[in-house]
Amino acid sequence: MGIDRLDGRIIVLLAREPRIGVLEMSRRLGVARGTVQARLDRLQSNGVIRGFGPQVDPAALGYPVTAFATLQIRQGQGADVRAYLATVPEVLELLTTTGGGDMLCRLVARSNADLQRVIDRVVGFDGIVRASTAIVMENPVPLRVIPLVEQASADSEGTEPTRG
Amino acid sequence: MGIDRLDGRIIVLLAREPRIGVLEMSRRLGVARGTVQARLDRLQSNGVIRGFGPQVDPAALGYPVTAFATLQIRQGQGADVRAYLATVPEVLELLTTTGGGDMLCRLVARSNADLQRVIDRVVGFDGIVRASTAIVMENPVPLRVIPLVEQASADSEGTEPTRG
DNA sequence: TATTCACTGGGCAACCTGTTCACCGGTACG
DNA sequence: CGTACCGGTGAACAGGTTGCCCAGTGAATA
Repeated sequence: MGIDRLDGRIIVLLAREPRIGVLEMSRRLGVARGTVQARLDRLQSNGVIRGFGPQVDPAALGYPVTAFATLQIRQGQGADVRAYLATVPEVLELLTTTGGGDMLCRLVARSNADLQRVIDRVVGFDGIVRASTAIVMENPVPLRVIPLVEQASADSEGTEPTRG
Repeated sequence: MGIDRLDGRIIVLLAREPRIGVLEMSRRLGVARGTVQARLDRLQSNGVIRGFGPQVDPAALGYPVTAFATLQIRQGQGADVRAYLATVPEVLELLTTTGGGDMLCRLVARSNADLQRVIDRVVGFDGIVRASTAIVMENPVPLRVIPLVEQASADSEGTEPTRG
């Protein structure tokens, strides 16, 4: 597991210019097209690259308000809560965290007022004991992976076990 | 602002089969190729679709541990903290939230032990007064937007101002 | 009524993709 | 030491797709 420098360069290049083709990549990276193709296939079957789905901005969709809700779950109701929250479109992400049946829930809403509706819908569910919400104001570092990719690919030098 | 049913179907189709081309999309959706092309251009310049970058899985990169750190910032040090955290590769996301100089910080690490190193590196910065960390165990709902897209495109019916 | 706009259907050249092939060099192993 | 394996290279091929242009239609607008 891990990626080498070429893998890293492929990912970074792809992140910078997503519409680029395999052929153009091979030109920029100075390797054969087949190599890039093989690397890409490997990265995808490895699960390193999950896919190339469109990155949609909820704000542009009319949901400019983001919030995080910390949920306290009633004993044994975890599965029910998960299943319920998965049906709420405004729930963009749900994570279970350490600390006694807690969940962290990423929400969006059309406005601060609308957030109330969303929260009611979320915490109105039976298995949820208590909820505390924090509204997101700024997003100084939007979700990113590139720096991590660069570090991971740099780290792997010399560590890479001959890729066999 | 907002998207109609066709926009929604384009995004969903694109999310389901990212490698699909404009021509094949037009066939599936039963519209002319030019229409799909125009819609896509519009969605991108609107900012609804930010891009098509590769979705990289930190776990497959060797960073299977995710955590959220809530940071309390010393008055007036916000900008410094932001700038510093932006330089740490393991910081995948940084958000400022309501509640007196608080930030929420998404971290990854190579292991639970390695998480200690990352946290030290994060909270070691001068402007950070206090930090509390929650380790992510499960991810029942991975970051998603599709349900929201479907709702937004359904909502817009009748509301859509003739797209002019 | 004239204009504007989105969509349609067609056509064109240029390009890229997917795939296959032979060949090369390094590594692992018998 | 020789062989097999693997990843990379460079080339070739047909087929499909892209980007772009155009004229025409219908509906909503001024």
